[in-house]
Amino acid sequence: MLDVADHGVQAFCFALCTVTGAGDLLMLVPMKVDYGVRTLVYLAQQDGPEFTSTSDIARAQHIPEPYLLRICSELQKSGLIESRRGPQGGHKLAKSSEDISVSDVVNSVDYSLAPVDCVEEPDGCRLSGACSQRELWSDVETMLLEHLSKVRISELKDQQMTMALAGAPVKTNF
Amino acid sequence: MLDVADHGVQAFCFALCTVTGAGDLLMLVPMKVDYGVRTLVYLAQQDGPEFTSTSDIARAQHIPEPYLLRICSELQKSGLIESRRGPQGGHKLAKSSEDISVSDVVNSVDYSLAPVDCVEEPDGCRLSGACSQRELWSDVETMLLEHLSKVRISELKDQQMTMALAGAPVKTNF
DNA sequence: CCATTCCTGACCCAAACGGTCGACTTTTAG
DNA sequence: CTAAAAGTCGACCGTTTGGGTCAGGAATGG
Repeated sequence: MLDVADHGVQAFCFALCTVTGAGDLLMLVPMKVDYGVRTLVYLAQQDGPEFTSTSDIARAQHIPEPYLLRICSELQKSGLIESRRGPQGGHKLAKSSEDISVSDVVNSVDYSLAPVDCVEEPDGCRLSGACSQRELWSDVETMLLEHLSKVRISELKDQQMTMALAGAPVKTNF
Repeated sequence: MLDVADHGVQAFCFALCTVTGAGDLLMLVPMKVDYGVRTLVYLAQQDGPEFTSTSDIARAQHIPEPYLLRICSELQKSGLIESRRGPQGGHKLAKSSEDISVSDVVNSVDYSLAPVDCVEEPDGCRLSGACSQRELWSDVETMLLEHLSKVRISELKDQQMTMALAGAPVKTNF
């Protein structure tokens, strides 16, 4: 009952961090980050020195392949994975899964978007005294980054493997 | 030099939490939240029992008035402010500024958006084993909410007033 | 030289956010 | 009682952008 038919559904499944009963949205994690992390975790599970093709990853993780292609490209550009073209080509981790944190993925995949930012550019928000908030939000953000930089891909991998053992069997036949 | 001419510029001034040099976006605070917080802080500064009109707030905080109108409505519905119509009408805090936290504003103003959420609805993301991330993100979120619920409007008010004293004088003439 | 597989840039679409408008109610001053 | 001030509410609009696609190009292995 866990097999996926269409990818359309997936599009609705943002890794949306909602909580507090009422269903209030607080922070949403872009799909890119979600896909990126999943890709890395999957690669971490493939322990051999072989390359894993995009289509392989896409199939296993139910990520739209052309999209994954581009994400992999970004992961590679920031040195998280290593890629090779041609037959038997694909991707593999560029370093140990213990040396990759979730914040690395965020930084790699969710690249700059803000031409204007009130945090770094104080003149950006030219409000009389509303700057007390700038400190607030910048605090929040550092806290977040700090936390994410402590979560390693290897951790997620381990967690996932134990979950896979205990939880819903996926395509095991024994 | 701190006076504002057009509100158009304001639209670009998301309270965008960017950091880490490279300018990576991690979490963006919607304008609504920003406006909401600023409104409450402003109301907190008006200590009298009088009501403050929307146009007053809008002018002081450089918030587009019709938009503020709607935000105030939301703040009122969630019991953060009290509103009265008619001449001499307006808004005022419904409770002490010490009893209002930033997370209250987030909850009030940034209302439900997610018909589907991977955090509460485990079946939402029907991936084989990717659920290890659900825990990660849900952790992050609780941490965030916890932090925000500790920041009180009164705090921001105090901070802002001291900033106003020390920093750029706004329309003081002495 | 050919098949495979990644890379890259251009492109598309729907949703959501920021913002606006106008009709309607309530309230209070006079 | 009446008019004006002010909030309420629903519908609407335009731009941005995030998720996703496509096609052509460049490596690489056989």
